[in-house]
Amino acid sequence: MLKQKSDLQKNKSEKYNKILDSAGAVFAEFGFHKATISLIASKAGVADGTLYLYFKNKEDILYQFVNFKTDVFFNKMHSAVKKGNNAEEKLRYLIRCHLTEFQNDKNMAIIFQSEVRYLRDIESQIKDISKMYLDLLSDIIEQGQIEGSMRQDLFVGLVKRFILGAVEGVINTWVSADGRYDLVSMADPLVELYLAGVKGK
Amino acid sequence: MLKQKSDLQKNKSEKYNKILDSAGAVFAEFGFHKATISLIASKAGVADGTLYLYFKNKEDILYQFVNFKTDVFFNKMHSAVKKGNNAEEKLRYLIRCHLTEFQNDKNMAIIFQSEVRYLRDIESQIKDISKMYLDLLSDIIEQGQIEGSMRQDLFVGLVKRFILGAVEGVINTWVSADGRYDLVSMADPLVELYLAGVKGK
DNA sequence: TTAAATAATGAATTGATATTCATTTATAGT
DNA sequence: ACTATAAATGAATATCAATTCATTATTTAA
Repeated sequence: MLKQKSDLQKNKSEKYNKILDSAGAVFAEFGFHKATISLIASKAGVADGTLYLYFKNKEDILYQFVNFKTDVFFNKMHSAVKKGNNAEEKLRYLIRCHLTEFQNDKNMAIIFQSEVRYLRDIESQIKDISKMYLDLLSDIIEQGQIEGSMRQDLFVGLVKRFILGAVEGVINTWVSADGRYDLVSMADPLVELYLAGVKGK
Repeated sequence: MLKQKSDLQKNKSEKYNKILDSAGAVFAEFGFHKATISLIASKAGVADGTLYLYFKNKEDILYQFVNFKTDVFFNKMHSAVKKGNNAEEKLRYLIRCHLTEFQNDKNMAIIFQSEVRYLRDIESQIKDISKMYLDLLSDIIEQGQIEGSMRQDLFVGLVKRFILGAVEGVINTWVSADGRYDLVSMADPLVELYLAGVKGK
């Protein structure tokens, strides 16, 4: 009786991961609503009913998927930021890491981009990607202001949304183009734009 | 026989507009899938079946809604851009107009932001908001480069996504905050960021 | 080797709601 | 006023897929 619980709660079962994985692929391809349990199950090589041994329901699958990915993603982001010695470097590592992770996991990229509405509705307890990201950015900008490498007159609340919005815009375009070009190579030019703007002279 | 067709195709019927309107409200509040025909109908003060006299099906309602809004939106955007005498002014008018229109029509803002996935799936013939917007931006940036008010070394393809992404980011935040603050006042600071960036000194 | 215990199956059930259509109501023309 | 035409109704139907659960297979431990 203990055994069963621990197996499931550890979320380590091979089957659990296989299901999450095919769910990621199916959600990314069809979107949450047009994704069917049957398709997810068959891609994972199990019976429909089996999903209900590992997940409460269809929404729970999406929830667990996002939760898991978010965790991994944020650990990487935090490590990346730590590598920078000043605000500018931190920003650079952050953006590079973001683009690298999304490029390496297109399903995640699509789901994070497209199912936001649902994520919000499903469970407000879900780790809020934007919130955490924006907090990271706030810290970087504030540090930049202290260092003097970033303007004092910046409204941090706006700047951080500006930065996140722009990366997401670039990612959206990449997803729309079916990931056919190198996303990571956009990182440095993007940071350059944040820093110097588009103005001539 | 002619009469009927022309009435429907003109899309001018008062009922047609009433339905579109309540559909906008319901889609915005619940999202496409959780929105029900019955609710849309009752908000419009008509019977369920009546919707099918004006629209092919539920998806068609969303499609028509977006199509209509996009048309109006783009006419306004084009006019706004025309008011500027140089690239910088044009950019400023564009962003102001964008934020103003979205602030004045929150349902549209929510639907454009949240149902993108669906719009894509429904009908690829749908007027592509992003495409048109990005084209407008390309023109402005290229003009700015000719004028010398914008850097020559900019990669236009990136810059335009950067700009659109950032506005959308700001709008998303505003929508998440339930439209409780003044969105339009973000326009000038935002343009200032595009132009000058965040770098200090 | 055998009997619990656990895991997996997938056909049948359920629930939800989009769509239809026979009927009713309103409108316009004579 | 009367008829024909168009518009609107909403209960009944159709559809679709999530979820359940009685049954079967697999694993464990004595």
